[in-house]
Amino acid sequence: MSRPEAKPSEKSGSYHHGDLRRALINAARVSLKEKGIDKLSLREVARNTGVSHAAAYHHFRDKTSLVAAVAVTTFSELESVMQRAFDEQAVDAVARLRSLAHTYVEFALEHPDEFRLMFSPQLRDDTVLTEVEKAGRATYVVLIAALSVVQEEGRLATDNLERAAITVWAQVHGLASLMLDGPLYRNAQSEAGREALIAASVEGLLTGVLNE
Amino acid sequence: MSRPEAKPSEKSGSYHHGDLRRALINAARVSLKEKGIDKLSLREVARNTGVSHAAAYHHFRDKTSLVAAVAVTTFSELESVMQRAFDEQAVDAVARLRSLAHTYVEFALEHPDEFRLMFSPQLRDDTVLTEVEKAGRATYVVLIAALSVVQEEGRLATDNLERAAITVWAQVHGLASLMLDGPLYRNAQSEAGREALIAASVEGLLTGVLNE
DNA sequence: TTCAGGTCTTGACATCGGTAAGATAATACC
DNA sequence: GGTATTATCTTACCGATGTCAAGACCTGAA
Repeated sequence: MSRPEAKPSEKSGSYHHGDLRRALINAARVSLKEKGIDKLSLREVARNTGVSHAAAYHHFRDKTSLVAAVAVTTFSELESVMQRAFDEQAVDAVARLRSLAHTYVEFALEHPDEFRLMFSPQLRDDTVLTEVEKAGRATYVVLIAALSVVQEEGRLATDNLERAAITVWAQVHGLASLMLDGPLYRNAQSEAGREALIAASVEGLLTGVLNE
Repeated sequence: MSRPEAKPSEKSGSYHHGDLRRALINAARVSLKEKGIDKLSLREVARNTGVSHAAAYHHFRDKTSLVAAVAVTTFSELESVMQRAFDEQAVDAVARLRSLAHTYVEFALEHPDEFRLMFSPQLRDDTVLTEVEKAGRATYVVLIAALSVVQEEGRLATDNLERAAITVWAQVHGLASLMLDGPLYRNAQSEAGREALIAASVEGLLTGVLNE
């Protein structure tokens, strides 16, 4: 529309930044990796972007809004990583599902603070809920797609696709959370420990807890 | 030893509080319920306890240490709630397990911010990790006990008890997280929605995702 | 060329976590 | 019983944060 979209990002010398919004989001992600979510500060993000702290408020209503923007971009990254895992693993539907589960947990372990941020309670705020939900739903779609292929091959234990999806998501999300911030923390410090936990969790998920 | 254990709590008039440590923990839990974890402030907790903010530092190294103390008491509460669920439900081992799973998720939904606090990343700090881990392990023990009864009845799908425990915990924890702070948030706003989600998740967990 | 808009800055405010120095009360010791 | 030691609590600070208000600056449209 009326937005000329500005030269992307590299306009740092001038008064007007060019694409400050995107620059702030990127700086926030860097800061997130370096300092963790607890110490993520709007002011520092602005400083690292070479801009005054108040400048950010022309692009984001408040800190939560910046956090939400970061969450949205990270969700879409997770989505594409999962989509790729789905596409690459073509042995059979179950192998694909397994690969998806591994990918989700590994993404969380590789980007712990971004993962925490995506599920930060502050994002349940009305002003940002909608956009974050939309981003989350896109990720969900990949999972549903994978499961429906499993279903087509007649390997799903239930005809309730949604039930299966909830079970899978809860499993991988729970495992990631427990490994990052819960009682599985210590076990997840070694590569071997991580792999063992993921394998156990995923096999248990696919097989179920009870026999018959 | 030399500690006469002070008259419990109701000594608010005097200069020395009596049992300020416990009082601060309780005030923190109240504040948690009212304002949420994001706005939990050591200073406000101290104010609500009728004491200066610096007084807290004679009982807790820092805010993280207070948070850890709250986490420990909440873990032990969760443990006793689960133990009770295990004891009360005596139909059979599977019913007990089911009841335990429901109890965990319901506890999280009833005490959202305490639940979040129990799994707050700041508790992975070296100075408090050990005590929090110990509290978490006690909860784990209840789960293991329930599962080993299931195993004795020959109904466990695997002979790997720990694998089953990880699967169960990841499932209930993941579901709770997704309902509180994730894409299942909206679905969890109604009582009917909550029950449907829990039922789906638990049944999926017990049955498994794949057939055969 | 002017001016209206968005963009950025400086400066202020309340609040936070944390520390230091000192006042006060409770206990241990003689 | 009286004194000294120790634990507890207070007041006063520090640097940092999120947010807002006022104004300076730049850019594009009239």
